[in-house]
Amino acid sequence: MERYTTPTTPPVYKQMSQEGYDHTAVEKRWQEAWADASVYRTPDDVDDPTYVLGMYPYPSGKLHMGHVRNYTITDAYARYRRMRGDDVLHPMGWDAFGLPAENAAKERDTNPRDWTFDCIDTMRGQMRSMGFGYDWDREIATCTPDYYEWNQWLFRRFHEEGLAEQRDAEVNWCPDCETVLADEQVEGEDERCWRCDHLVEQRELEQWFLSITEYADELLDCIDDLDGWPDSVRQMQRNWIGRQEGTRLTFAVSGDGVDESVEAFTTRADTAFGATFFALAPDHPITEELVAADDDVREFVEEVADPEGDEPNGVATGLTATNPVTGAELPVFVADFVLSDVGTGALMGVPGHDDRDHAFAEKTGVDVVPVVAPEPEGYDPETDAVPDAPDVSEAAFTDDGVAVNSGDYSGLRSADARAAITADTDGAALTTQYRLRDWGISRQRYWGTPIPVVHCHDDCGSVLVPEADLPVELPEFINTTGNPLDAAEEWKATTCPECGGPATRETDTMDTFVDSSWYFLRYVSPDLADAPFDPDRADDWMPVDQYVGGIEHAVMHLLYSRFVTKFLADAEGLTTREPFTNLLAQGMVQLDGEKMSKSVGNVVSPQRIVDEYGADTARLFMMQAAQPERDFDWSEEGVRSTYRFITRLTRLVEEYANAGGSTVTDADPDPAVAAYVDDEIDAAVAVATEEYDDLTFNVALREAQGLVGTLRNYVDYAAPADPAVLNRGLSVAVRLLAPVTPHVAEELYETLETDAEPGETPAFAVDADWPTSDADRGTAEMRRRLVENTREDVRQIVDVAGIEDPSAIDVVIAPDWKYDALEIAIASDADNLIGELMQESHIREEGDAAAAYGQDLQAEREALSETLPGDDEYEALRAAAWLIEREFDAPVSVTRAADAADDVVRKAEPGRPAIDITE
RNA sequence: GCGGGGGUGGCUGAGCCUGGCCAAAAGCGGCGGACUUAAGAUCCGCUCCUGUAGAGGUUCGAGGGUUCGAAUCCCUUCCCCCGCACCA
Repeated sequence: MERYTTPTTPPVYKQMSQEGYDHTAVEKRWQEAWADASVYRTPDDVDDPTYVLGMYPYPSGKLHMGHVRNYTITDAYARYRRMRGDDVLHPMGWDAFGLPAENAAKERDTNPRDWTFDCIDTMRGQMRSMGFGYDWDREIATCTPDYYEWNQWLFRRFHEEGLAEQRDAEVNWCPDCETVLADEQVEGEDERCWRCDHLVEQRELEQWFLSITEYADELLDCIDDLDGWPDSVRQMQRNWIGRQEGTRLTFAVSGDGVDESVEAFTTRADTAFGATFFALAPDHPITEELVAADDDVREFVEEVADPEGDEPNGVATGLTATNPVTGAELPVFVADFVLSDVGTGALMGVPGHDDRDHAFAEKTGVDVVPVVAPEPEGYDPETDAVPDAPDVSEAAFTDDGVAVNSGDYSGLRSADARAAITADTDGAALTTQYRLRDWGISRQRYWGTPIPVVHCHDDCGSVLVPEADLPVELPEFINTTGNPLDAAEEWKATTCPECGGPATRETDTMDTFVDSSWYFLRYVSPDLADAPFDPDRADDWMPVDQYVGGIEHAVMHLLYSRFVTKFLADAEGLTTREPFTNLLAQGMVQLDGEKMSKSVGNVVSPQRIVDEYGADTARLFMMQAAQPERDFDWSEEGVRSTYRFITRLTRLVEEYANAGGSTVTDADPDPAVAAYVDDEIDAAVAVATEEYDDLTFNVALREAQGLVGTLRNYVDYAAPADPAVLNRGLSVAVRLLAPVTPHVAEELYETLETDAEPGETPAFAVDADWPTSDADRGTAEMRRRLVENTREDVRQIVDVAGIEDPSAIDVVIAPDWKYDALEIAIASDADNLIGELMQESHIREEGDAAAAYGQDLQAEREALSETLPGDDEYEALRAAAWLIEREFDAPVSVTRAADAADDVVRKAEPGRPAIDITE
């Protein structure tokens, strides 16, 4: 067969060979062109743009594959929305504060600021080389005073609203480094400093807290409405907040000179009659009194208690606690499984109905009393007798059931017993407990936002720095073992804003999660000098429509951002209360099933891939490899194959463009084949568009790549190709790929468009219109299935019948009356289908054939499904006939029933044409 | 333990919400063919079993159930991954 010939090679592809196209030249060219034309700029006056955001990175200095995947997802989606005609806001910035910069500065004898900005410059360059289309005019770096001033402003606002306070807290403290360590920086069982290997201590320090717990209920309840978020993240946030409804009971603890009321929290007030002991945490205030007086308790607390261990350990104190529900006197233990930060640090022990209490009772010999029985089938508390108590000597019964051995409450269901006991008991009250703690934001580090507070040497205490004096800027970095801010004597010395007397600056800086809890608002108006964000524009532009980032931020960053957004809504009148409408937690890029990590040494450098194959290949490979939220394995073979695909595409376009002026050949294009290609183009658009909307790029790209394959086949085997159809097909394919392979798309789009409109300045593919089609996906898929099934049937016949070399293949569409009959059968619910069919005269006229087909339909009654109408089947198969011809090298005829022999027609059914092969 | 997500053909992995067109997409691997001096690349097929005209049989962790019909819905059970957890 004739091939589309290539008379000359255009300049850009001079180097193109089997190895591929010149990606370096193409990518550089378009990156410059985009920058020159500011195509990614989002003007301030656009109306409600689609806000697409990737979690901003810590500027480590090197882009890794995780970044590339994250930002390719947002970039592809942003580009897609842009082509659909949306205004798009797609900014980028830097989470630029943090300890690594401090450590790097010490190692390299520089300072965190210079080091960080170097890293930012490098990474910005790498992002540009990936072709990410950001509005760099909106770039932010949290380590600039312009930005962190507003962290300080935010702190002030929290303080003014009574939601920031300073209090003592236990922290990890490395005496050698003289700094606080985050939990993640404490290593090993014996808790050593990650930097100097010194043993870490717990220390009580004055720390600043933001009262996120004030928002616990709203943060929890609103999770239900975040239906654009993955369930996993929503569940993790629910767990983290950990709201529990229960009862607060007041126990009178006495003996040995102690006589106090102690509160205990329980979710199972219905088991109060089964309480046989009372337990205090090793660091409970009463325990601390006892430690001084009682050697056994002291020894237990200091030597035996092992809160990390699995065994419940405890020591009897000789005190008794009065059960407020029953009046019973319970022995009081100090036990290591009681945690001071859970509930109230004291609990009533119910061994009959709690596994851990049961284990403790076995160990200490306290009584085990059953007070809840499993609810009998059909139990009615009003009329039925109280069930027998279960045997709990071996194991606790922990489910809800029916109260037994519980005085007046016996017979009540657990839930009712809880309510009644809570209502009847003096000092008892329903309360809600949370696992969520207030957000400790103090860090004893240099490279962060200074907390805008001074400590007055006289009597003013801790005083906020007035708004007019913000920002409190960081002093020069001092290379020291402790907190450099502590060593900055000049900086520390200041005056009290209230009394004007001498004062010392707060040397704590803020957790960097403060920076990231509102950065998405700063992009709205990044240069605004007198407010963190422009309120009107923020109301218009927020929330973020599509947020993309790693699952590791499921709780911290995403919860803090929700908290701060809600706070700003209440305190500043921001109209949005949830910052991120849709959230995508992208999967990991792995190598041999393992997370890429430096320590394992299995890191693939994006830079190398870009150098070798180009950014487009890297992007396309990643996006087609898997759904964005799934992990996938990096595969060099896959990358190469993606590269070859792009090379083939460029070659196809180039061949078309070169032949474009002289497509006149002797023969006319076959309209049937052109129609097939046209249909495939429409189908590809219909499918890919839906999938881009869902961010399932892998499916969309499969469609785009499939279309390219179809076009190649068309050019290769059905020459001459119809230039109009081919042009449309190529243009569509290029645009369907453009969000993911922007550079090569520009190059090819230019080739195609310039060719079509000589002399006109080519528009950017970035700004091109997304292709449209009237095709309905369902219909298109039905058509594809028909074609594929028919080809498959031909193959089977040839194979099974052992036909060596078919000389002709006839495909015959079923007669119209069968389509009618099928339609009637699907719609009908009559018992006697045949009778119903025979009411149609044109079916009845078919006699035995109609009866036979009617019986077939009757037999498969429930399984019948719609097919394409007969005319459409005819057209679809005619258009696809070339595929069969090409495969079997035999002429294929597609005919209507009326034009075919009766004995062949008989086998034809809607959706399944008769096939007659002549050997 | 609690909560969430899974177990599909040689492998990876879609389908399951909305049961029938599902022996089950796609990719990889394997086999055959075309092209090539050859290799590579590319292209066309095949890849559970049986079958000389598009057929039949046995499959979607295991067991049961619902249904005319189940990879898909329900129940039980086993296993894997993730998050939380001596949480009162």
